[in-house]
Amino acid sequence: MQVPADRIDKLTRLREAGIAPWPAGSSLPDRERIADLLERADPDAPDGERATATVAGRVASLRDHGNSLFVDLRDDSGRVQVFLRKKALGEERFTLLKEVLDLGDFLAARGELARTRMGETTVFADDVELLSKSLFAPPSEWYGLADVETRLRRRYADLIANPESFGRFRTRSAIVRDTRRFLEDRGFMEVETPMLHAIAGGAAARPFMTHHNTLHLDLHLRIAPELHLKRLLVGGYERVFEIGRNFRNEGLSPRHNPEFSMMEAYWAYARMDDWIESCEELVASLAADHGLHTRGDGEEAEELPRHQVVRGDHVIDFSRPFRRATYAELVREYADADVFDEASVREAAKRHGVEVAGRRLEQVVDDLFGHCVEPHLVDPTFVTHLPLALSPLSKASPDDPRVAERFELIVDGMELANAFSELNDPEDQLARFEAQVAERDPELPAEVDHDYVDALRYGMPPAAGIGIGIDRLVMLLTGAESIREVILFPLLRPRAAGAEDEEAPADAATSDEAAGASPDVAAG
RNA sequence: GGGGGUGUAACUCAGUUGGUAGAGUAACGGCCUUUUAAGCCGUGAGUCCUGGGUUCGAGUCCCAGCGCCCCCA
Repeated sequence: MQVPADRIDKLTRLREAGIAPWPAGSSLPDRERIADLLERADPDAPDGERATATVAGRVASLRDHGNSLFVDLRDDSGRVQVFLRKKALGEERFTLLKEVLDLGDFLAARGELARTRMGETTVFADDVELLSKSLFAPPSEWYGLADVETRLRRRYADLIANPESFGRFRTRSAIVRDTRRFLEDRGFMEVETPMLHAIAGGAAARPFMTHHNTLHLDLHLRIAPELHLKRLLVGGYERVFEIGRNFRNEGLSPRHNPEFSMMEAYWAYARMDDWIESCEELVASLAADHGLHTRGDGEEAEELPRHQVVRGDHVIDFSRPFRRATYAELVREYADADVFDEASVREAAKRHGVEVAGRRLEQVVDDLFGHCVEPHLVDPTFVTHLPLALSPLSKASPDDPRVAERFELIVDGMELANAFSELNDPEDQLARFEAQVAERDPELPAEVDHDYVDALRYGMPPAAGIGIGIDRLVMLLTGAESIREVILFPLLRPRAAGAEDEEAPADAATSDEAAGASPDVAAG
């Protein structure tokens, strides 16, 4: 994008007047956050007792009245009106300011906090200072920035223009903070395990590849931290967790970004049921504290109780206890199939249009679950007794060897959490790894993680672990329909940046090739 | 990978059957010292995503490509 000529002119005018467009800082003392000022100072105090304050922020609105000027300044705490008058600032300064000031500039202003005739709380400035000149106009405050592509490619513009976006990422931060606090309060220790893995295990997904030069070593970006966190249980820590990024080399969708954030926690001497309790407590409290409880907007806005969260046109009820149902029950209810009967599963798959050819039975079952069951689970539901074949790291249920002591928490059709009693039998684990490798499925590890098996051979206490998808949690609680609304900089095909420079030669090469290949294009 | 949608001024969007490219906001000039989507008068602003084609004439129709969105696999 080109800098408009009028802004270049303004830079020149500023420099001629000896004013730096981007000074190192402000010379006005005691800058206060706008919200703090509005809380501290009384604009209705009698003359002589009113507070004097310095505020600074981005110019969000300009209303020119000739010999005076109203400016709305916005900082990250709020917004306040500043009144600039020729008489208070002096003719020369006032005139220059009016000439060069644009929406989007950063300004500091110092003056008395009082009320205008119209009742607006206002800083009556007797000193102002340009803190940073903007060269591009900000997106329209009134219309916001609606173009999805621009919003994602230029998130900064989205954050300037769209208060919902600005607020949503603050909510995300608060959710992560409170999740961390919840675990710390219960004696969990936060750790950091490697992102670069020689063997990408702990989940079923295609990994990203990378390479370490000096070791001549091919590495994968981790698809899950699970196997390292359990090594720490072997090492003797009893409660560990990690909040961080996982990478899966798969498609993009409103629910999938190639890099996404997970919280994983491992708890020695606990079982799946302990995580049901804790997970429910955590999710319900996050929903109450950070969920979107307002339905509709403007005059028709309706405030819902704190256990109800609005998402799109429906409401999710997070009141405890959450629904509990077994996997087999749900497949029976919604897909009319018997999970443990191959003929029944294949028939149901056909009936519901689920692909069967070339897929393992448990994959077909899982697809059936995803297609027929998940979309119906709107209020939080703990799905228990998942097939053991889908749970290669999980202990079998003592009551039924076909199913795992495992649950998934489904909310609004999305898998939000996954937890199980951890398999700590090294020989069983080795056999399951070997079976995975034998499948030669590109989504499964190509190699057995023998070091992990060895770790189990040292002895891992009985334990239960959980993973919670942070992005999806934020989506659910903030009403976001797409994962891109909760990831600051989601992956997009690169464009613009650099394209302007590289476009020309690239185009020339392509057209040369085309011309060389078929000189008589017009005839065809 | 397949299907559908979409791309017009800095922003939000119109654009009829194919006939000189439009509005509001923002910008620029003017008036106004209590406005708040300030107001009034005036001005400038475009690679209509890109490249072909049809046509006397294409933002509009056709073909190909690109980005983005959605659905499916």
